[in-house]
Amino acid sequence: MVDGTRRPGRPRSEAARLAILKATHDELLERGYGGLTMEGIAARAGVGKQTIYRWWRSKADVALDSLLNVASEGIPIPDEGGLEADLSAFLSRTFGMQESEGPVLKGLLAQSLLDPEFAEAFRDHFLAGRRAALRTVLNQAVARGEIPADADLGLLHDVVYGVLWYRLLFRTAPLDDEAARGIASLIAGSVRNRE
Amino acid sequence: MVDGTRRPGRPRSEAARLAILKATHDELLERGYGGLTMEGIAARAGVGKQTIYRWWRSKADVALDSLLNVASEGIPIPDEGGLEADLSAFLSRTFGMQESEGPVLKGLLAQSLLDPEFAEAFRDHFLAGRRAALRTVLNQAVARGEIPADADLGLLHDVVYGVLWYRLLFRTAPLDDEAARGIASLIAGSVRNRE
Amino acid sequence: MVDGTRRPGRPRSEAARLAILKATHDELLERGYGGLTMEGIAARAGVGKQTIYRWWRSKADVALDSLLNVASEGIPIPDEGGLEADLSAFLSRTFGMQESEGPVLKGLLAQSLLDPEFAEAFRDHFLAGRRAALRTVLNQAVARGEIPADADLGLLHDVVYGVLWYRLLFRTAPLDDEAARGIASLIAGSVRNRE
Amino acid sequence: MVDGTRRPGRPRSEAARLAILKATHDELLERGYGGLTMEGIAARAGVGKQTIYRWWRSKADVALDSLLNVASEGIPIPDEGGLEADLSAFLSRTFGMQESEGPVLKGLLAQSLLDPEFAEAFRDHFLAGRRAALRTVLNQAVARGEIPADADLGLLHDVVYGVLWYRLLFRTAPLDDEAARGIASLIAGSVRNRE
DNA sequence: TCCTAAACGAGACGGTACGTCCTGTCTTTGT
DNA sequence: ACAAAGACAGGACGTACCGTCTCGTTTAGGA
Repeated sequence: MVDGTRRPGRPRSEAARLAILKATHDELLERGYGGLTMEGIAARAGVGKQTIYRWWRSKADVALDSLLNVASEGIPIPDEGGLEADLSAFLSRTFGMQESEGPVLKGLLAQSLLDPEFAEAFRDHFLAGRRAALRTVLNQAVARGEIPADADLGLLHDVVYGVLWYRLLFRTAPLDDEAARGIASLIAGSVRNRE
Repeated sequence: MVDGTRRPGRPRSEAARLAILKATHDELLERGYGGLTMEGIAARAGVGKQTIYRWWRSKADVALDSLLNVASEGIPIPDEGGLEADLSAFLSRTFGMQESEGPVLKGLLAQSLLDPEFAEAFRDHFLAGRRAALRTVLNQAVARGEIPADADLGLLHDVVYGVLWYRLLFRTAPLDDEAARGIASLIAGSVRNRE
Repeated sequence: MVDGTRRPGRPRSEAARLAILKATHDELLERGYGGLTMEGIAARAGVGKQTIYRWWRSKADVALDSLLNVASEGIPIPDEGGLEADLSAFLSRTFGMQESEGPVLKGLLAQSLLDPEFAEAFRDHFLAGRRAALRTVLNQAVARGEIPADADLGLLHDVVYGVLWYRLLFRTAPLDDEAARGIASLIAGSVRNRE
Repeated sequence: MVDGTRRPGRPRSEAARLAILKATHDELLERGYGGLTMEGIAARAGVGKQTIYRWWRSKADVALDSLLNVASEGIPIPDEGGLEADLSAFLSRTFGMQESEGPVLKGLLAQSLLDPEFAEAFRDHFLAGRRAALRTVLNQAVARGEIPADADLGLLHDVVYGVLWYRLLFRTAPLDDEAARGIASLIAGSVRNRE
């Protein structure tokens, strides 16, 4: 056995862990992030508050964990043969997911804005995965020569996700398939012939 | 007589209003948005809590008002003769302002995410002004023929402000003059190569 | 005109005074003394709070005044020819009045216990009248020779009103005609059989 | 095992309970009942307000409890061989105690008058004990044949305590040894030869 | 088979801030 | 000048949660 450091005492209860994540998820749906409380989670999960604090540092950590537990199916990478089509497909799918997770995402972002420690966790555990997926799509286009090698890929990332978050936060326009095509077209146009 | 609708009773105290906005501003600088409390504001302003609740619905409303009171100098509109130069100058200045107001903006956004009623106020009183300024810049470009009349101006807005907010929130890249030039160039490139 | 000291300015509004006393009375009946507030009186009387403070020093003063305004019909003195019969009749009537005014009396007493200034007013304007009436009854008995001239009349007063208030406050026994007869008998017996 | 009904969870803190009662007592002495506040008690006891509300329903309940905690030494029953002497000794001692507790008693009575629920508690926990003591004294006299078996003992109770409270509340005469002798004499006289 | 030790549920603890209520004072306009 | 209206500073209220603590109970090794 690789890990001989098994500690004595009663082991962590997997049932409690799942009950907490489930309760958190349900509370989020019912009351929204603003109405999420440790006491509410504990009561709904039939768990002592201490048990939550033992394994998570804060309300936001529990919420993030409960989100990752649901949304961890992985982000599919399209390969339609061209940057614009790839982007359009990628965004279309991403928008669909964001739709359902939107309210919780907004709550987590809110916490992230008020709590730098959580912000780090949010960036590392959630955003990083999204950015990696988009990076794959863009790298395909670089490999095909559609994007110049010296282009500022970071900016392209920020434009794509910037629009996504901006519209998610402020609802200036819907996040639908037409939006996906529009953004894809804009990005593709901007890299087509530079200088 | 212009206004005959003067109500009876003691009129609202302008001194109290200003003291509250000032105290809120100072508290925001000292403790950040997360550390802002009604009791703190009232104590620092030398005011009863009731007086705050009489005129503002929530902590966030006071904070927003205190921000608008400071940042209402107006957003200058550049006219450098070309879209890319205009955008670059506009963003450069906007970034500078955002720099100082960033922390408060993040707090207000956080509140906005948790409280739909406040979200509306935030959008209408703060964002609207920013969008109007950018609209002027883009309209100049449309008038010059740099942007096709049928372009999706809404998307351009969202791209510009999307990148701004995304970087403000997640700090994936700095908001400096180089960033301003990069975004300007991307936008200009994207409208140049449509067919 | 007898009084030339008429002060300048708008004279005191009798209508306001009556409206305040009436409103106070009604509030007392509806909410009890504990639920009486200056704001409530002012609102119901259609009067500014200041107008109340201008003429009465406190909530309790208004309440006392409103009570005196109602209960000032005067206390009738019986003369049945003998101490026991006189006392019995006197107490019987007094109990009847106390019955209806009981709740308000209890409120005023409560205030009296918490506020020494009001206690004085309560004693001088309310209790004094009651004691004077009883004094007359007892003096009749002294004149008739039923009570020795050297008896402690103060103690007799305190016994009679002591039982009355004690039962009013703590409801250990009803204040009815039988009680009136019992007290009268006890007092008469006690002065009959000295040494 | 006598008591298996131990509830789960952290047990009530005896230290907190005592600190609260002590703080309440001290606040009562310093500020009087009118100046008693939950916040003051909590602060002085170094306790959260919730902890007070968890175990007492109101300010008055705490005050009553704090009083009982102090005055629970028990009321001594005299046996001097005769009713008048017994009563005189009993009242003399009772007056002495009432002297020191007077202000607090008045406050509790005031609360009792405004709040029927508290009135019940006050009657059951405080007055009942006093009445039981007096009952013992009177029963001794009944046993000795000094009081006729068919006498209205309830009335005698109310006369004794009625005078006590009346003088406590309205200060018409002092509560001293002479008063004790006077009341004892009056009671004894009233039961001496009835027919 | 016990013993040790940690995790568990429950819920009380000291605190902080909340938003409401009422007080007594003040500052207006209207009569 | 007084009345009404109502804003003002102040302060206590009772509630909601926070994160910590202290119980008795449960569940696993290791002795």
